[in-house]
Amino acid sequence: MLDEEQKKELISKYYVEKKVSEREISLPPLPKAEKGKVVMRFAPNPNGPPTLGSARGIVINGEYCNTYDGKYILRFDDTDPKTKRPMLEAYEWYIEDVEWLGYKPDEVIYASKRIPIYYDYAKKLIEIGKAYACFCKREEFKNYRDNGIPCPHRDTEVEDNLEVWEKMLEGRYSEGEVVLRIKTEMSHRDPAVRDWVAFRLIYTPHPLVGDSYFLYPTLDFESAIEDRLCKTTHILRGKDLRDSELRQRYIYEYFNWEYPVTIHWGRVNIVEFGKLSTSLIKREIEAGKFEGWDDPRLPTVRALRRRGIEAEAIRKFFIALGLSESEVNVSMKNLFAENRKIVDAKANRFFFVANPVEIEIEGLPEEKLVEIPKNQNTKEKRILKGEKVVYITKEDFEKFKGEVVRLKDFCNLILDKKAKFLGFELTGAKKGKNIIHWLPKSSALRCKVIGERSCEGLVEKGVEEDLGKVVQFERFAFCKIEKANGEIVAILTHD
RNA sequence: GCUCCGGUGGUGUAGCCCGGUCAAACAUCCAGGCCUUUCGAGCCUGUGCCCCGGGUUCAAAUCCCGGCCGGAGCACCA
Repeated sequence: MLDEEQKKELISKYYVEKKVSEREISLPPLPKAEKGKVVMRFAPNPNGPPTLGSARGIVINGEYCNTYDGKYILRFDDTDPKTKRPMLEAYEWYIEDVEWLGYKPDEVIYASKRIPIYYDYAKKLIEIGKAYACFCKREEFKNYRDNGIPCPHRDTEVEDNLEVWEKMLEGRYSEGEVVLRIKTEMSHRDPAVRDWVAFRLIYTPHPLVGDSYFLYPTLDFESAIEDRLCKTTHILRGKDLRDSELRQRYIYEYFNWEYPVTIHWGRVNIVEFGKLSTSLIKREIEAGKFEGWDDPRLPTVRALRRRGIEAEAIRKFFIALGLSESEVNVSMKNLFAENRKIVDAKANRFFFVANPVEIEIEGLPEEKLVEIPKNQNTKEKRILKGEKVVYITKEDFEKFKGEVVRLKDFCNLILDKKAKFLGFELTGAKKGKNIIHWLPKSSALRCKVIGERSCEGLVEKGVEEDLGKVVQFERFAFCKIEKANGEIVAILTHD
């Protein structure tokens, strides 16, 4: 008897604990992480501005750094001036967006400015016989690799390799003629890791360091060395770099270094954008399909900011996604839902009438000033003049023509171009969803909404005071007021 | 083809390591209801899930084997 009761007691206790822990959505503990000793990095190639995809890396690494009082490094892996050419402006954009998202990098590193450091390590590897110069053509090498056969250059003497290396540094070879490879095992079960390329010649000037260098490390090499130099303790990145770890571990083994803890998350596919890569966006901007990198229809961080998405929403969105290794299809609706929670509480309400239709209220006994709630936090009100000639949306006009509708907070009428006034009282008009928004003719500003759902119409006077803020256009959507000199320009944030 | 990873309601996540109050939780979406703080908002209600087949076990979402499906890597890209 007593046992049973004790059991029940324990169970109820257990339940409570479970619910509490589930209520707060947070990241799982980081393996082997010690408070104050964590060093993490976010390492993009700035070949465009940060996108929603980059934001995941920024947020996850940043969040862990915050919880463990860690060091947060922003490192530009910009070692290919040709194929993945960095964009000069994008360096600044990354710093800006990382900060906007709420993280302050403790250090910013530019790989392209530290190339000689990588040369030193390359030389050491050659000296211990773990790297060699390879003159194979790509196809030739691929053939050797796929069949697990060492290429003819693999067993070149150290001295000869060093000599070639010196000549590479002097630029005595042409692009594609020779590369430096890291020795792994030609019989490695995964062909992807077999004797990978660590350095190659690229004579295209670099956007940041010009023609200071022409012998560039590959990402795998640069990143391996940098993570060691920065004392990185945890590497958190996308699954696409999974093999990178396998390759880099060889270097760590040769130098007898300890490899950081790594976690790889799965690919994120935003259903609304599909396969919108940075390079594709670039092409479409050039083709005039988008205005620029901050076009509100784009999934770049700057575009989201411009359209009124808050950093907090982006943070919560990615924290909720977590570290799952499965590839996911998420909708922007999830991000919008987070944003809505934040913005809904503070956004001022206004009437925006899209595609206005002018109607005249026949039999209106008097003009009337009506008070309408403006803000749920401050309990502020706005005042509209209920007058004879008003605007309503074309959509409502067509839907309710001939029927009884109520102009919100104003009056009831039978809707038509010449509408028949019925009364001011709310009662008697409340049949289903026939309460619509409206605007007095005497005080309506022209307003253009741009973004996903662009349209033109009229808006209440008073919105101009909310320049730069997100407001809610009632029965329409949340919008950010971008311009307010003359015609109002609002960007659609989300529903 | 080779290598690796994954598969929990429509979508995403938690649970899986250490089998048992898990006829499975949270969020979003969808449907319906309420509301002149409107709505595509908010509040309330509802539909809906452990990929399949075997095995181990008193007991499997959880462990094992096989299959199926999805993804990533296999670049002198990052």
